[in-house]
Order: sequence, then C-alpha cells, then structure tokens
Amino acid sequence: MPAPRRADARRNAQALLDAAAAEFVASGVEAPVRDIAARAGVGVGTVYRHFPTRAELVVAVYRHQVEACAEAGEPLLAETGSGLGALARWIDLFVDFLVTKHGLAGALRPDDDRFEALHTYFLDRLVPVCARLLDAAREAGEVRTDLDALSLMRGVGNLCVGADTDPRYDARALAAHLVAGLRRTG
Amino acid sequence: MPAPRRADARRNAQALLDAAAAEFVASGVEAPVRDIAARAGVGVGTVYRHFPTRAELVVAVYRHQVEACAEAGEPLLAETGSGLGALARWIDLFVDFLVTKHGLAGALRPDDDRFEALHTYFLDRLVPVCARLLDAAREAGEVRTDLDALSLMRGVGNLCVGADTDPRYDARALAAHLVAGLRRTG
DNA sequence: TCACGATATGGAACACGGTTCCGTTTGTCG
DNA sequence: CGACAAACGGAACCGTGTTCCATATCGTGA
Repeated sequence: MPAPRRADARRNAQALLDAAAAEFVASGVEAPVRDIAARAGVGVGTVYRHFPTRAELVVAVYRHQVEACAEAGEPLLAETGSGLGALARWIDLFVDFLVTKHGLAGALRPDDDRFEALHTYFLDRLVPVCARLLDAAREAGEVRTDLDALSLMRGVGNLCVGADTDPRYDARALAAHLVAGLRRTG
Repeated sequence: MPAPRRADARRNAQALLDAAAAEFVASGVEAPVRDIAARAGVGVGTVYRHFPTRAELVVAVYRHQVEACAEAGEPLLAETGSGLGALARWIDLFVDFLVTKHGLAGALRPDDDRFEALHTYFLDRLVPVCARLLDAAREAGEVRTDLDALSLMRGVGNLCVGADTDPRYDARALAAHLVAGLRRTG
C-alpha cells in the first residue's frame, strides 16, 4: 500500500484504518467489510482500492495499532502525574488492540510468513514501551517490583483470550484489576 | 439425532456420514454442504434434516470416525499376518481421520464444551487400540520397544498438522515413513 | 484561473457459502 | 391396497467477500 498521491485518497485510507479498528473493537474482527466501509463513510469499492483483500486490511490495522500503541506511551507518561496511572491507561489501549491481534489468526493462516514477522514486530515495538512505563511506576515507588514487562503483557494477553467471542466477558475490566493489583501497599 | 424410523432415512444418514468423511479427506473440512450432499446422492434438504447445522455434521462424522477407527483395529490384526503391517494400515485410517479432527477446531469454538468431551472420547477410545496393535507388533519382535501408543499417535497427529491447507504436503506418506522407521533391524 | 487527464469513488452486481421452505415422493402400517 | 406421516430434493434466501465501471474529484500545466 504505497501512500496515495491524492489528498482525499490519503484521508480515506486513514479513515478506513480508524473505522476498521473501531469496528473490530465494537463487533469483533469478523465485522463485515460493508460495515467498516459504512463507518468510514465510504463505499466498499474504496476499501478494496486501498486494501486488496480483507486480510490485508486486518494486517494494516494491526501494524497501525501497534504503532499507535507504541507512540502513545511517552505522551501518557508526560500528561499523567502518576506512573501507575499512565500504565493503567496504556494497558487500556493495549487491550483494545489485542482484539485485533487475536483476530489475526483468523485472517492469516498461522503458517503465513507475515504472521511471524508481525509478531516479532509486535514484541520489538511494544515491550520496551511497556517496560518504560513499568519502570517509571517502579521508580515512583507505586508498584511491586517483581514483574517484568513481557510477563505483564502476556498476562493481559491471556486475560483477553476469548473476549471477542463472548460479549459477557469483560477483558478490559479484568486487565484493569490486574494492573490495580500491582499497586504497592504499605 | 435419534435413529430415524424409516429405512431410507437410516440409509441416507449413513450415506451422508460416509460421503462427508470422504469429502473431508478429498477436499478438506471446508468442503461445501452442497458437495457432500451431491456425493451422497441426496439433496441439501436431506442433509439438514439429519444434521441441523454444518457443525453438527462435522461432529457426527468425527464420532463416527473415532468409532470406525477403533473398531477397525481387531479385524486388521486378524486378517494381516504381520503385526507391523496391521499397525501400518491402522495408522493409514488414523491419518485420514485426523483431517476431520483438525477441522473440528474450525467448526466448534475451542471453548465449546462439546470440544473437550470429544477429545477425551477420542483418547479413551483410540489409545487402547493403538496400544494393542503396537503390543502385537512388539511381541512379534517386529518393532522397537521404546515408544508408547500415545506418543506414536501424537507424533502422527503432529505430522498431519497443516495437511488440510497445503495440498503438496503429503502427511500420509510421512506417517507411513514414521511407522516404517519403527521396524526393528537386526 | 481553468480545463483536462489521471485518480479515486460508490455501490450495484457477482460468486459462493450456509440455511430454510415447501411441493412432491415414498416407506410403512392397518 | 390405500392413506398419511415421514422424508426428500432443490430452488430460493440471506449474508459474506470481491469485482467492475460509470461517475465524481483532484491537482497540474498552460
């Protein structure tokens, strides 16, 4: 997907990425292409102009979300007084993003090379950000120290398994509880 | 699915089970219901009369195949001179059956209770049969002794992963090689 | 500024899958 | 041999992803 020449095309591509992400969170990764197009305010043809295939769109959203999630870390730290508060809000973003991640398995066959590549990209990009937030909270003496970033992310990831199939399962709340549980008492 | 009263209905139910199994082996578990109906020589309506849902059909085929695979063991042992020969032919049946098993994951959500139940049924029913054939071959001094039935079945199962998505991957041949490799030399 | 070609758009139309519906056929039982 | 409940076949329906193309829009060169 090379950046389109025309301004409206670039705008639409961006709108689609946002709409798809929102739709995935709202209705799961099985959301029909038509619904995504409608949310973005474009026709289905436009979707396929930008993303040759439904799977490509999912991949694009995934990359986009990893990037957004990674870039959100630093500002969160700056604008929030508390390190733990920043961490909590970041985990919130992370949970929404995980819906897309879990959906990847359905969109790409696990033996697809892109799958592995995307997963390492995911780790490389996000673990340092999580570690940064965790360190900040630790240095502020707000959280217990016996947990590394990767474990935390894995834990949250596991909490979110199945969240896209059962609407009664509130993964977001559980993740919040987990983070709250990190608070150092006394 | 209580056994139908009318003879033709019973015949068709059986034909559907056989046709579905054959179709799954030939075209993968994604095979359209229409194709299965055609192979069985019935209309799609008949399929849905017997199995309310595509997933139900897959489950039924699964149970049926486990049963058939289990019951095939003893006769194979009787009619084949060699214990290893019987084992080899049984593993052949088992491989075909695994295509259906792998497809289950797509038909039933993993958190479905039926999934777990089916898996334990699978183990309870098949491991003893495999063990029986393995023992026979062992007692005839035809195979090495350092392998239990469960491990063998797991090995074959793993060899078959992905066999339904990539037609170039000949899991059947690989499994045959594995069994051939059990032969005790010298 | 504006005209015109390259780009991009929308959404109807298509392919293909599961599922439903119902007029017709057929087995079974008195 | 009826008669009738059971079973059947397959056209029709709905919801997917994807393609196509007449139309609208952008941006550039004069």
